[in-house]
Amino acid sequence: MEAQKGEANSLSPEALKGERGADGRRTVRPLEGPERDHTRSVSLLEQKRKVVSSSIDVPHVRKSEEEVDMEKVTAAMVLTSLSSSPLVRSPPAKVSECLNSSWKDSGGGFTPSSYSSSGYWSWSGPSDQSNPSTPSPPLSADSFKPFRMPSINGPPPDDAIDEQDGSSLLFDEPIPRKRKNSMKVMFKCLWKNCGKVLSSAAGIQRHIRTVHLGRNCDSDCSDGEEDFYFSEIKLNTDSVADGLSSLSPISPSVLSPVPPSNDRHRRPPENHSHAHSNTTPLSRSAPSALYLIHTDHAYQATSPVTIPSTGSGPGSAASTSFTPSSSSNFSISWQSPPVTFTGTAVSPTHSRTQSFGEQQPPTIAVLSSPPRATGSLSRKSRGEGKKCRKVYGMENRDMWCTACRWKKACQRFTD
DNA sequence: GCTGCCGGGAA
DNA sequence: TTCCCGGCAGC
Repeated sequence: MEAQKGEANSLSPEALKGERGADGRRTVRPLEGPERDHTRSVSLLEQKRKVVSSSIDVPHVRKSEEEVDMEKVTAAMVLTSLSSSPLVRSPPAKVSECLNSSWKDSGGGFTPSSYSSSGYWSWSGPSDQSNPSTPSPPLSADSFKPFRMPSINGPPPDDAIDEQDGSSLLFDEPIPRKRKNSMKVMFKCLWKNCGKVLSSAAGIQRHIRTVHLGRNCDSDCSDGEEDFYFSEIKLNTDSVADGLSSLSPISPSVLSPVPPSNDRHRRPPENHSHAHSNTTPLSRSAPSALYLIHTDHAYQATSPVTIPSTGSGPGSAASTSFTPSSSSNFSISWQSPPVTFTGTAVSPTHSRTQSFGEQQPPTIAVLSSPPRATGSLSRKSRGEGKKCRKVYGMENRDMWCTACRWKKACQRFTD
């Protein structure tokens, strides 16, 4: 059987054409071996033949032994052509070619019009492909089904299995159907203090447009700006509850600390690298005020979290790094144009879709602004007045205040 | 280079 | 807690 298969598989269109007679009809190669056992196929063909006998020159009025044999041969002929033609017609490697050309190219040797419509299209049953003259691309996947050799000897292949295997085998691309049902895509508003999560992009866009951008018009008047204010979240619904609950405390203020209404060019995605989807136990439990992180600094945090808990000056920088929650397995895709980073990203933060389930917590670099002091988040500006050191000099160090002696901020001559 | 002082280690 | 110092950053 394998040999037969191989032979059938190895048939090239040219080879098949070569089998055709001068009248364009295929000549018959006598059946041998297992093909003769295709009783089911033969009976089907015999039924079919009554309908389409005009296309096959087989005398079957009288039922002499010779004619019965002839019928068998004829049936086998058709069967042979059936068995081989689709393999030639659509070897896996040529699927796209077939899709692009065969369906359209009715002049080819294997278009339904030039081929007996008896066997090929009815092989898998009347409900399968009944109209060969109007093939459609999706047909290709199904049309391959009848020609899978196991279906000849054995029972008809299970459709589900067949279709899945066949399509995935023949079309080397993901099949939407095969997507895990547990994956759910949500859309999360990144607007400050919002964090609304909607299940549809249109919904989140509308939400952003109306609530945050203050536009009441329809989506057709949108310039697409709202796209930058939400993120796509792929949730594993196995842990949706967990994922959402862990997401909700993540204030979007992290992502969009400044309402962008006055600055159309300021966009949350600018903060991708450090913000999206990276959470930390602290960030979950910390008050939302802590999320008001100024992003005009370039503090590359290497420790888990160093968010100052007390207010620092307006110009002070906050530093943070986030460790993602590992309890839920989800990924976030940013609806944003690429952002150029000017530093070293410690983690793969700019892939459009970042998923992290088991992976180690990445440390995130915030590098979207000119570098400033590291670790000087609350460092005082240098005192302008004279200090003990200046006043007393190094030789009178014992006269210094304790702080000065300890190289701390002078307590005697405070500014 | 000097100075202020933060962060952190040692006692 | 006290003391000390490395090291950073402003000047």
